[in-house]
Amino acid sequence: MTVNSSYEQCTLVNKALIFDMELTATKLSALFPDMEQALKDAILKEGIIKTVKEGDLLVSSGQYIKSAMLVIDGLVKVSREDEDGKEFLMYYLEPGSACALSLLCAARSEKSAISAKAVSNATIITVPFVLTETWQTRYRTWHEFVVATYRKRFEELLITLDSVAFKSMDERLVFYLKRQMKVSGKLLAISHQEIANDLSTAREVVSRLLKKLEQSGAIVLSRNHIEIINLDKIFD
Amino acid sequence: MTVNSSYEQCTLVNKALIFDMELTATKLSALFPDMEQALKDAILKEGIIKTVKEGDLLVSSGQYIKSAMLVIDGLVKVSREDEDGKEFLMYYLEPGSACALSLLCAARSEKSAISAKAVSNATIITVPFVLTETWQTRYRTWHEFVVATYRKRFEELLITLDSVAFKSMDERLVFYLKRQMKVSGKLLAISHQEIANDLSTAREVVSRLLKKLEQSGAIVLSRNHIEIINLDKIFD
DNA sequence: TTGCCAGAGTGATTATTGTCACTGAAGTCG
DNA sequence: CGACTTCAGTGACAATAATCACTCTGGCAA
Repeated sequence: MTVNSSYEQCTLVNKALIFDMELTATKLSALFPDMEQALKDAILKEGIIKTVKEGDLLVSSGQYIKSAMLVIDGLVKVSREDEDGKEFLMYYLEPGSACALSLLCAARSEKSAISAKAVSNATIITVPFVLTETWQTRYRTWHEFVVATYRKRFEELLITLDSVAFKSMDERLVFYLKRQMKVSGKLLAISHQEIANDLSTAREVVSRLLKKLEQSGAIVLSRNHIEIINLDKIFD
Repeated sequence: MTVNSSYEQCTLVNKALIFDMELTATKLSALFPDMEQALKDAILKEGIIKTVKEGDLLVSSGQYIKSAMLVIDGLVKVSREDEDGKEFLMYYLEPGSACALSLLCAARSEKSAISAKAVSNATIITVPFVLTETWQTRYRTWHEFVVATYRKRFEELLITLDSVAFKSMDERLVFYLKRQMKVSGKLLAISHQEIANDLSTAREVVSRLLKKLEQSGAIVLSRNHIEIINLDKIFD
C-alpha cells in the first residue's frame, strides 16, 4: 500500500517533469525563433531549468556570475546596488530575453553591483559560461543573440541614464509607471516603498507625487495597488 | 622651376603619407596587441584614417552611425544629449579603444542621442559596418575585441549611472575631476562651463563647489585651468 | 591704451527633494 | 475580536541644487 502509493507518486512526478521539459522546449522555440535548432537542443541539453517563486533572488549583489541566464517565463527585475544598500532599477527581463551582464561575465567585483529578482513566478534556464564561450564560435545564432542582447540592454541603460540625468522626479515617476504598465499591465500590485527603491528616492516623495497624479486623474490609488488610467496627457 | 618645386612638394607629401601610414601601422600593432595580423592588415587596408583637430565633432547628435570607429591617437569624448540640447558626459575613448555604439550600430533614431567630439587632436580609423559585420565571423580576434569593448563600455556606463543615481553634486564633481586626471593629467585646461555641461548642471554650482575644493586644498584654480593637488582625502 | 568679452565669483531667492515625526487605515494572525 | 504590522498620507523643516542678477578680472584686439 505504502509502496504502491509511493510508486504512483513517482510516476506522477516523472510525467510532470517530462511534460515540463516538453513545455519548456516548445516555449524555447517560440521565444527564440532566430536560434538554430542545434543551439536550442544544446540549451535544453546543457542548461539547467529552474523555476523560482515571486520575490526570489536569482543573483545577489556582489556575487560572482558564472552562468548565462535566459528567461523562459515570468518577469525578472535587474537592479544596481551601492555600498550602503541603496538600489536602483536598471531594467526588466521578459521571457525571451537574457541578462546582458550574465553574458558579459562582467563580474569584476566592484563597489556596487547587480541583483536580479523574480517579480513573478518564473522559469529560467542557466548555462555555465564555459559552455556559452564555446557556443560563440560553434553557433552563429548564439553569437547573434548575444550581440542583440548587448545592444538592447545598452539602449535600455542609456534610456534609464537619460531619465536620471535629465528629468525631475515627477517625470521619472511617470516614466516608471509607463514602463511598469508595459510589463505588468494597467493594474500594478506595488507599494510606494518599492517604487521609491526603484527610483532611489524616499517613500514620502513617491506618495506625494502619486497623489498629485491621482488628483490629475491619471491614476487611481488603493492600498498596495495602483490603477493606471491615462498617463499620456502628463508631460506633452 | 615651378614644376620642380611642385614635384618636390608632391614627393614630400607622399613621403609624409607613407610615413604616416607606417606610423599608424606601428601604433595599431602596439594599441591592439590581441588582434591577429590579418585583421590589422585588413583594418589598415579597408579603414579610413582620419586626423581631426581639437574640438571637431566626429559624431553629431541624431546622426546615423554607419562605421566602426577606432581611436589611434588623441582623446575622444562621448556624450549623450537630450531634446533641448542638455548634454552629459558618458565616457572618454583613449587610443586603443573603440566606440561601443559605433560597434553596436545602435542608431535607431531616438529622442536623445550620442555625440562624439575630439578633446585633443586625434587620429581615428573608421571602418564601414558592411565590413566589420563580415569580420565578426572571419576574424576571431575581431569578435573578441567587439565583446571586450562592449563589456568595458557597459561597465563604464554603469559607473556613470551609479554616480548620477547615488551621489550628490560635490561627490560627482570629485569623481569627474579624478576621471579627467586619468585622461589628461593633473593640470586640466577646462572651463567651469564645460564641467557644468559634462555633469549636466549649472556653471554657478560648479564654481561654488570648485571653490570649496580649493579652500580645502584639494585643487588650485586659475582662469581656464584647474590644477589637481590631491583629491584622495576628499570623501573617505 | 582702451574697450570689450568670456570666464569666474558671489549673494539672494526659489524650487525640488530628502528627512523627521507623526496619524490613520487596511489587512492579518493568534 | 483585538493586537500588531505594514502601508499610506501629511505637515514641517532641512538640505541641495537651479536660477537670477549682478560684479569682477584677465586677456585680447582695435
